Amino acid sequence: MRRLERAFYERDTVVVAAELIGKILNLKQGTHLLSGIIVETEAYLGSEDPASHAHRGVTPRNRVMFGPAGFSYVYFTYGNHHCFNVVTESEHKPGAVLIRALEPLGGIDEMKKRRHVLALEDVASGPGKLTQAFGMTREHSGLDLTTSDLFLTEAQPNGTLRIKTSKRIGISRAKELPYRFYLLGNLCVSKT
DNA sequence: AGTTAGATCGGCT
DNA sequence: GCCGATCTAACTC
Repeated sequence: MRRLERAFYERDTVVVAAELIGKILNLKQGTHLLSGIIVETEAYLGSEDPASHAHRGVTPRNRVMFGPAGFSYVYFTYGNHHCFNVVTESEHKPGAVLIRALEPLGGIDEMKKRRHVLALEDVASGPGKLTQAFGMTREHSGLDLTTSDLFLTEAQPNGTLRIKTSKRIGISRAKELPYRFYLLGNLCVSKT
């Protein structure tokens, strides 16, 4: 399985969000490898997108969104949860794809333990759930996905993917934009 | 099955 | 001071 290279991320955010469906997210932790198939994403753009953290310019929190593509952006929200994003576009042009859900692949027992759940569809079927399953925090923000222990790889040849588009979930602004992508019928897609 | 509230804190208006 | 790219448990029907 080959790592996605920087050129993959250096493109239009909505295109990257759609193409990330079916790719594999990996985190190496010592001898363990946690991994999962990306089954749900959302695109967040720059100043033109009121729902994006980058909407009002650079801040200490969102600065990685304004940097080069192919880096991680992890932030803390609601006093409880972390969300994991992949930075897109070029330097000074902000953009990120929120990874909203995974179908667990490797290290499943480890992830179930962290999440205190038994069913596979409860492990990573939401943005806060998958960061908990992977043990991701702000420490994992700003990592280079092309060189670090946190990385994405090509999908396994699984045949044609049925990808569906919808409005983004859980936001109050720019609700109507069709920037959410998910695998049709997959059990690990987050519930609305 | 669907709705609501509470948790909990960092970021920015 | 307010609100958020969320999750879970509890409550109602």
